[in-house]
Amino acid sequence: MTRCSIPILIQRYDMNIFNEFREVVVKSLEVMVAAGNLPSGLDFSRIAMEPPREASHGDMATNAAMVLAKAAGCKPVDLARALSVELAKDERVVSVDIAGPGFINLKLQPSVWQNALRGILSEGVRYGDSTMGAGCHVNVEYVSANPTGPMHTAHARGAVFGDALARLLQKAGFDVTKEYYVNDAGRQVEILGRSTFLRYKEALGEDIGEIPPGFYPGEYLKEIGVKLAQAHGESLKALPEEEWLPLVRGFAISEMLAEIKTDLISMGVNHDVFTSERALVESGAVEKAFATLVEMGLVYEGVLEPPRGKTPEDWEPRPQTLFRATQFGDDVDRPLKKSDGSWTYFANDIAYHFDKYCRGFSEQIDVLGADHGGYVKRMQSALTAISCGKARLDVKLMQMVSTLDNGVPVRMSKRAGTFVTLRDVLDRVGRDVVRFIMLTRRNDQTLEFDYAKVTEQSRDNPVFYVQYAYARCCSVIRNAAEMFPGLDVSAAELAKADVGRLGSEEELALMRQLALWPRMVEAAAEAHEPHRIAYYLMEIAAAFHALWTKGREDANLRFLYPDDMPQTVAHLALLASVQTVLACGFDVMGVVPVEEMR
RNA sequence: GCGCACAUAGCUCAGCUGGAUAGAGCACAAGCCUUCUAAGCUUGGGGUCGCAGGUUCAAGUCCUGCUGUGCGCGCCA
Repeated sequence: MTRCSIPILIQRYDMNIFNEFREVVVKSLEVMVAAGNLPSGLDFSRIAMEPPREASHGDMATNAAMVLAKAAGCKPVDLARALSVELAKDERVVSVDIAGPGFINLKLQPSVWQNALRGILSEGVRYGDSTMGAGCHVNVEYVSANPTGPMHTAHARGAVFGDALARLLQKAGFDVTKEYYVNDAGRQVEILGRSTFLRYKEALGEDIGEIPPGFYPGEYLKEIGVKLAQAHGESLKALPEEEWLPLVRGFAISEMLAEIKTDLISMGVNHDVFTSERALVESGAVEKAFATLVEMGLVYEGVLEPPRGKTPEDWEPRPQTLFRATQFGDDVDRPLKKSDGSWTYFANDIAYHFDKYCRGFSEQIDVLGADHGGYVKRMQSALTAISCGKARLDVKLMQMVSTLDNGVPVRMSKRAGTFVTLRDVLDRVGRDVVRFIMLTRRNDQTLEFDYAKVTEQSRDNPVFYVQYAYARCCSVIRNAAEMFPGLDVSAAELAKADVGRLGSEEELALMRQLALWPRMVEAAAEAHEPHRIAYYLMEIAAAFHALWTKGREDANLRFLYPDDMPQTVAHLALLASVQTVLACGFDVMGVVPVEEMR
């Protein structure tokens, strides 16, 4: 290893204030152990430091006494008492209370929260960056829409989710690769090829009549047919199918993929890697994965039982090449080969996930449609098997999106096109609205996307509501610069403000919420749940709007003080912190904040 | 029939990997603009967390069994 390959460790101040005080608890416990007041060898991992449910309980609460009591051989309350004596020694702690079954509640100096503002302002958009991921490689595979048609809203949801999850994991310190798996092998792209060939003949003036069943009827293929005709003239018509099909198929795939990429980019989604299923298969990856499983003794020739209760008409028992998925938690063993000897999709997918593992990804995430639910266990089984238990796969299933306009379901009138295309939605409401709204629901809940609601300028519309909070911050800072000509309103300068002036309960409450951001990032990243970011932003926006309105009745809660510049600057520090945290959240969501509402 | 997911206020949904008296918006009721953007805010009523057990100091959260809904169920991807 060369000297320069050793990473330079930059000691960063941990901005997660809750982790910081959790450390105080751990240190205090270690002191107690050293003094012989606690047995050694206790497991501190379950100790949590969290915001209390109610503000009246104080600033922070820990469950340490309850978690350790049993192993320490004493009552939670007794342990809490002893621990609270130690905790009270920290100069930032104002008071320690023991409540309920053994909670320890801390009241902290206001300066803890006030100083947090300085941290926010100096970190800027990097506020909340965590080292939790420790540079661990994670592969997030998402979208992976078949290149057989344009993207629709369900794809868009997966795209936004996957992209936001990737950004979230990056923020949490993981080394993330964003990947798209192109299903360019198999029957569906053959149908695409044949369907495109029809359109090609149509473009050459042939009357193709109704599109027969078994072909894709979508009008989007007409354009590709025309391009094909321009490129090849009549020449393809003379060829036998085995010659024109690979050509037309390849052409159609690359055209469709280009269109999909265009849509993704206009939504701000960009993958690092596109992996072609066909290329993977041709590289021999499937044979390699298969051989590995064979070597492990996990492949056999066998006959599956028919599904109970629902036996297909044409069911007949037949020997197949099966993977022992049941050894890894799946319900039945799964076929790797079709009867004609070619690989099943599952076999290809094992090869693909094995390939990702070989590329260094022991942490893998697949973002799939909910209709793939039955597929999860077998893929997890396969990856566990082939990686000898070293790789983990988390599958995030995306529920449907229903598109509405003022409560009325929107359907494309064009035949067979029952889905609303992503392009339509983007043109109508814009990428930031799409991105935000797609994250306002957990991935496993269905989502209603209502054109009218998502563009409405009201409290009901979370995009508007949060954007408005950001714009309001910008507006006040602009006004401040006008009110005090020459005043430096940069974050760096505001970080020097006399934040000790911000002492009202309302302002402190807002500061506490802002200080939660690093904790939110870690929790959301850990759970692979980017929607939490959206909810957090809505809460920040609500708290900010509330404080703003209070300033109408109470002049001491305003942000601008025409006769008092230091007071103004202090409040601008709070305001700019709100702005910064909102910007951080928008950044994770991939949404561009607006500086002015029109 | 089997598997997976979901079930929280009238409606739409959160609930920070087991914490304290379960939250928010909408709707409903009553209020607030000579204000840095009222495109907003305040207060109030509203709950057997689908049902029944279990695990422990503690369960909306974990386990088991039911009920309902959605998705899937040998050579489609």
